[in-house]
Amino acid sequence: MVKSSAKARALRLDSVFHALSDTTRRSILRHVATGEKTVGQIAAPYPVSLAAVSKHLKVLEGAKLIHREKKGSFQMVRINAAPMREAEQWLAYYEKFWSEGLDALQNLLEREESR
Amino acid sequence: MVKSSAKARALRLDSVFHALSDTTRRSILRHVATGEKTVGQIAAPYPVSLAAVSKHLKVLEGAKLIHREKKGSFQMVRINAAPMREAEQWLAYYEKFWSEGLDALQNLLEREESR
DNA sequence: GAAGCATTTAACCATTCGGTTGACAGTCTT
DNA sequence: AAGACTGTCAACCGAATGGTTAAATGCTTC
Repeated sequence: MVKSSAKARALRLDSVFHALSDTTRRSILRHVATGEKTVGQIAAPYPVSLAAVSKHLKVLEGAKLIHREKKGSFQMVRINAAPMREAEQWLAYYEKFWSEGLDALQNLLEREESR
Repeated sequence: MVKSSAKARALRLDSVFHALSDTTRRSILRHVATGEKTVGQIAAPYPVSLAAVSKHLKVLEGAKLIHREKKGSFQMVRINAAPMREAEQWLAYYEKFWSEGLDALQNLLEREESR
């Protein structure tokens, strides 16, 4: 269990959610999730320049969602889903707001408020 | 079950993840989750102007994460967690990448690749 | 209707974003 | 060493972001 300040955690969540807020980047992650890929392989399906994809990869790397390893003149890109766990846990907190009926939720809130 | 195009879904995820990519906005959601709040009540804890908070609320509203209701000269702001569900489901896909050991994952990928 | 709140809108500013093109740097092949 | 290939970097562009202050809108109350 790694300790980390609330501020650092917030910054990590900022960068993870931001990395995921772009359709192309989410698509890249899906693709990379099926196995190691080179930058060229990753870029191929998209109608943007290689440089643009390179920037997307930098954003994903900044959020630690991917990891790169040099293999000769290529670069193997692997997914690193670990940071998503924190994001998912953040979201899970709100699960009660959609998994319970609205009436149950209302009661829950009223109970909390009256404390 | 509501049908919706992949494009519309992608746009919704864009806006939800973007809305969540800001520490202040996530903090606002936590606060609003404890019960209905007015804009003034929401803004009070933050060291930014009311106008800035008003903009954050607009972003959250754009992602449909909050709902407003006019109550006289006030506005009651309520959370609407439903869109988070979709985001959480997107993330859940990657759960296997952190809940299984790396070796198991390697095998999984190799099996998928060889198909 | 004037004064007083609650909140939004407008105008502005600096920074970031997502994209481009073109130059550059490694690496492999010949 | 010359080419070919993979990928990044730098410079630039227009649009969006997150903040400000000041003016405007809309209710409520006097």
